[in-house]
Amino acid sequence: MVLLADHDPSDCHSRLIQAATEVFIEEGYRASIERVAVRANVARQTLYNHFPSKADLFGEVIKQATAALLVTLDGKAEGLRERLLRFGIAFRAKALSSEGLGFYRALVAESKRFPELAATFYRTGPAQTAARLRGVLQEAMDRGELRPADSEFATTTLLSMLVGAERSHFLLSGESPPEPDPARVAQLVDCYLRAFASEISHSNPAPQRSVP
Amino acid sequence: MVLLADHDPSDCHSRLIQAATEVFIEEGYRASIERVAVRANVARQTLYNHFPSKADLFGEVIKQATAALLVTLDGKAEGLRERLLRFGIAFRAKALSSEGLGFYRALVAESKRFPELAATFYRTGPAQTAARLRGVLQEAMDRGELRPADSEFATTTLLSMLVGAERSHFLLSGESPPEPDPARVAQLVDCYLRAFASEISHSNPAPQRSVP
DNA sequence: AAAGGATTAGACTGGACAGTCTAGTCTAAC
DNA sequence: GTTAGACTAGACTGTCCAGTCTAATCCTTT
Repeated sequence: MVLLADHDPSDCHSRLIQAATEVFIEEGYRASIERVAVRANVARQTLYNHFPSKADLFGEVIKQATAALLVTLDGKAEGLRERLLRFGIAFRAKALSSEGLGFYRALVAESKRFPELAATFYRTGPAQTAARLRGVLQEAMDRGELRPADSEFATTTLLSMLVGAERSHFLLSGESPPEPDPARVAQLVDCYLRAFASEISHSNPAPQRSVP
Repeated sequence: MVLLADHDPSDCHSRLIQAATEVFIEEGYRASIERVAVRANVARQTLYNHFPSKADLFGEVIKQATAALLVTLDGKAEGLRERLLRFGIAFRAKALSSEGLGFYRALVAESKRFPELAATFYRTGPAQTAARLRGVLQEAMDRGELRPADSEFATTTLLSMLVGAERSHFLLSGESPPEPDPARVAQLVDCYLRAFASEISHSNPAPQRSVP
């Protein structure tokens, strides 16, 4: 379980959130409260001692997982390509993992029923990640490593390329999620850099090696 | 309603599928059978005269909408860029419309409960579209208009760029879906062509390889 | 006009499930 | 040992809903 690691198994509250996270990822919000309680080795009443309702429990799960889904972008020392590679690998690992896909499925499924929850998740999760990436790309543009462009567009495009169609593929096709594939990330990042490379300066290399 | 147009409103069967499509798009499979019947101005029993169960009705809705979601790629006469533009505009229009998003939400939400249905949809819908696009891109590569590359990769990348992050944005953020934006498609397609342009291409020079 | 098929309203069944209640158990602190 | 607080098992309520059943009605065809 990637999404929650720091849980004291002797603590009911933690065990409940852990169990609920797993169950909601597997079955979505439709999963019964009973299943969560059983998974946590706890009586149903105990669950209600800790959370006023199923919706609150769901909210708590989303809230805690949101933080765990943020993808780091540090590594100022590295060059742009290396930074994007590390980011891309981490991003894909979370988004295309079995947990990431299940989480996404559950949240999308309930985004009509819990609109404010979904919006909050989006703002504090994906949108945060996008904002940080945008900063990195904007700096690279300022340095002349990337051609000047709308940084919102540049950010969205990279994020789209990294998971876009594949997320849908694994959500719908029934195939089990892919192994992490750093080579594919390299292909994508190089592709991206080729499209966004500065027209003048080629100080930022966009190796063609990884495009077969 | 984009997804179903050719329905005789005097025909119960058609009206039921139409109503079910709308209701499932709005509320997902959780929507009650009663709501579908009311929307179709039909008694609940009549619905069961036409469809043996709710699941069958859902399957029928998916089946019919799948065809409507296919995006055409004809226009052999045009140049590659124009063809991709027209494709991109049509593709985004369907994928990012309110109906397209609702449909996607409903299907993703139930892809665990109806795995074979989701897989069939995927194979005969998105995967079909991807296969056609792949053919177009492969031809362009053969003609030397695009650099030689894995055509699966080239296809996935374009499809990702066209909707990827934005689909998630509109599914989760609660914002209402965007107006069609041909300018954005043009931006994306040009971006894509820059990344996949033939290396000897004149109008879209790819960055040269330099010291890593 | 009669017949047959489709449609209708509404009652009904059975199952699932969120949430409550109760009576009892366990444990740790004093 | 007593007490307080957390936990447990399981019965119970109320709601929602898929799917069935029935008896009446409407429409079309002959």
